[in-house]
Amino acid sequence: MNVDEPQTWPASLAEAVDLQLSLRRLVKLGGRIADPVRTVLGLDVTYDDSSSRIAAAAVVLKADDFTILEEYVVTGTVSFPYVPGLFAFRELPPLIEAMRKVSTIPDVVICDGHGVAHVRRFGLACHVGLVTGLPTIGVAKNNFVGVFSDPGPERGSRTPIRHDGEVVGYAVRTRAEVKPVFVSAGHLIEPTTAVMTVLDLSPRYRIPEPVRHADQLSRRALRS
DNA sequence: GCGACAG
DNA sequence: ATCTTGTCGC
Repeated sequence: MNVDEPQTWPASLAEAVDLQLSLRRLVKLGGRIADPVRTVLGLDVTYDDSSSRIAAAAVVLKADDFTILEEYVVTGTVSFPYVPGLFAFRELPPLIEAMRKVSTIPDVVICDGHGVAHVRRFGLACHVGLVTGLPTIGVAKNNFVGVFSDPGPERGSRTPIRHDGEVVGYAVRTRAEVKPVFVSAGHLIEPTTAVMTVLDLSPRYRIPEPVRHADQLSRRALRS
């Protein structure tokens, strides 16, 4: 895959915030993604804070049967502190390296974290969308900004996440009776399409298959 | 001011 | 994120 090198890399937290405020103007919500979706790229990162080690995984799946087409993992060293709202700067360097190994141009990219459901409307999934030019979706295990009511217990149930008077994402029940995931658009996709896509990619477990595989791969890589 | 805070 | 296997229950 072609992945743009982030032109400017922040040297301070304040610069990182400024960069987000600048880049967020380039985010496009909406548009049509491939229908049907044929290939999906899942991304995840695992850390070991004690050793400052980090592993980023990129896994390409066939969307109809979840067959693994490609999988790569890159290990490195943490280069940015964990600051809520800025963790794209922590995860992006190894993720870009991993994505560059991918041959397939996926129809959509699923990121482990938020998209526009973010303090500055520019979460990891938005940033990944800009550097790849591909449709991206953020899927987080915990809510970050805004408020929501608990969706119904059945799989497929969803409720809006409201922040500053707008809907920034959805709490989505991907598995009956299990805590919802928090879905928001990253780039080049419509919020409701993002929700549908995540449900399609989560037939059995809470976490969508692409991210689940990337999580396992990065975890294995760091434990060896 | 206080608490909360994606991974 | 991480410390952590098997086990109980729908």
